[in-house]
Amino acid sequence: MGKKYYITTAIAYASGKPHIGNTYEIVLADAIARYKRLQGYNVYLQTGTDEHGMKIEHKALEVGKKPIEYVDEVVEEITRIWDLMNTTYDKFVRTTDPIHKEKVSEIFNRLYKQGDIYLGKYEGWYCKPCESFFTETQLTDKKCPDCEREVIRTSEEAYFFRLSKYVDQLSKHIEENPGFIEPATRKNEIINNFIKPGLQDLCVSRASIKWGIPVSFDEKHVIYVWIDALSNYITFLGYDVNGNHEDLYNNLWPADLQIIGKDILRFHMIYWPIMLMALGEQLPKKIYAHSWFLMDDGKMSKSKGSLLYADDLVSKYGVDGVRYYLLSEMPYANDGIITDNLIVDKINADLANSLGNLVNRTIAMSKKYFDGEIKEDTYVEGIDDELKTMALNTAKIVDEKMSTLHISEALAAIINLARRCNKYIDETTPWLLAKDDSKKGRLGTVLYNLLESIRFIGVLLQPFVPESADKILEQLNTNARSLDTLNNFGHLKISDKVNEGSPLFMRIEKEKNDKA
RNA sequence: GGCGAUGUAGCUCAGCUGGCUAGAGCGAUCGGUUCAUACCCGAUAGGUCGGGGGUUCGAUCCCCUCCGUCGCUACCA
Repeated sequence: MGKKYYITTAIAYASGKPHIGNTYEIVLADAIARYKRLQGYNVYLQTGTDEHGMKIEHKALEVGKKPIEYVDEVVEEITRIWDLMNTTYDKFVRTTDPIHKEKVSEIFNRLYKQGDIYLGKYEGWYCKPCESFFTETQLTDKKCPDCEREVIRTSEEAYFFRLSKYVDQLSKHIEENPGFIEPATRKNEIINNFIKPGLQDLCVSRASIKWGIPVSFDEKHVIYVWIDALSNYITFLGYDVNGNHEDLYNNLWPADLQIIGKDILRFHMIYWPIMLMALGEQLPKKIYAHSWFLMDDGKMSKSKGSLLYADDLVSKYGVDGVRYYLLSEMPYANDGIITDNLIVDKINADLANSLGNLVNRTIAMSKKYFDGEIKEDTYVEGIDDELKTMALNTAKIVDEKMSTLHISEALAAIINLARRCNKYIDETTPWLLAKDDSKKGRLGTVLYNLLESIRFIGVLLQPFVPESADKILEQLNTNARSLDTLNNFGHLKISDKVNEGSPLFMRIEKEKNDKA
């Protein structure tokens, strides 16, 4: 059994259908998880939903449902999309799970007992019709941001978490572990805006909300999102406040990689580590805050009617087309852009033309010239070295890029190899070799080199476009699919036969009238 | 306002701690090829590396300043 690798996504807020930006996160996590598995790690990928809180309480009310009925439906939709995207999560968690609720309650109680949580007063602006508290900064024109009516200054009892007690410890940890937060730019934001000015204690309960986990010793209060949602990463592993953890926890914690969106960095860089410190547990090894996909005219938004959804895109471009676009077009530290036009261009150029056509033409030649039989590779010429070296090198580049989370660059390297193969075909002109019987040997070698290079591509592509990678490896009729087989060139067995070819990616016609 | 980014060929982006004639893919133009999904290969396109100033033998990459865009600025998740 390989070494463990525990990777998480943030849990999605179950207030509605996730758009493509939300979906990106699970796809990203899945690609990394699949790559790690391919490397031999024993991977555990956890994702799920955050299901409590005011917004959901209100949404449910609006449609005349109980909160739990409402989130059940949303969760069904979310898991449907996660599955549609072909993501291989090991565990889908829901914060409404009884086990989780019990653990969260225990965590809250422990923090209270040890004095890290205390009863205080929460001051804010209250909107009576909405039954909601707002902070100064949340108000719009000093009115309720939801209904725009007058708000009144008021205070209520609430429990607070002593962040201040741990801020130095947190600071030190961040300082001493430069890889703790990536990309580095996000780290600066948090340090300058929060840690340096000094942390206020965090309000961790609400008396105005009912839809949540009750504070067991004070039933007027409900545990607020921070402790509830963030603790999912450990509660579902069988974390126990008294130290009697389940094996899963002992084996998996601390997490190797926690993937989040850049919008929730604060919670994961301040509240979450401090919670763990207060509990005396280790911090995750790395937190990666990914960027967002924007439309070409700015942020995706419901009001602009510009939301893209995974299922719509998949029906137009296929699962692997969408996965490929998401993974190859998101820069490491900046926002990416997504539009129908760009997706079509990218899929046509890289997947259909460079890659798909390469596989197709190579299999076709193998069929045509040798009835699909893989011939020996002994008729070597100088030109072959360059291709082989590049294939071997590509595996190394991908490895390096994946280890630094530069996913798009890993994919670019793979497609580059496909381009090199196409060039190799032009350089070696197999169709001319085929006309000369004395050159059959050379022709066999050329095709061997091509098929084997394509195997490299197929193996490397598995984490990103799993279905298509399988098709490639299936057409090659090979079981040599692990990363280990990329340490040397020549794993395809001579005199095996390749399978029938079929196009991997169809070219996509552009819609003439793009919907806005 | 404070803080953090960003502005590189028509488009989407690479360019680590400063150094050969600034790169890739797509698109465009021209040429080649036919094994293949009207594909593939090659060549070309001459971008003041946002503007200005400075440091340096030398700056896209350092400093200053101006302009543009964006993010964060705590209890919405």
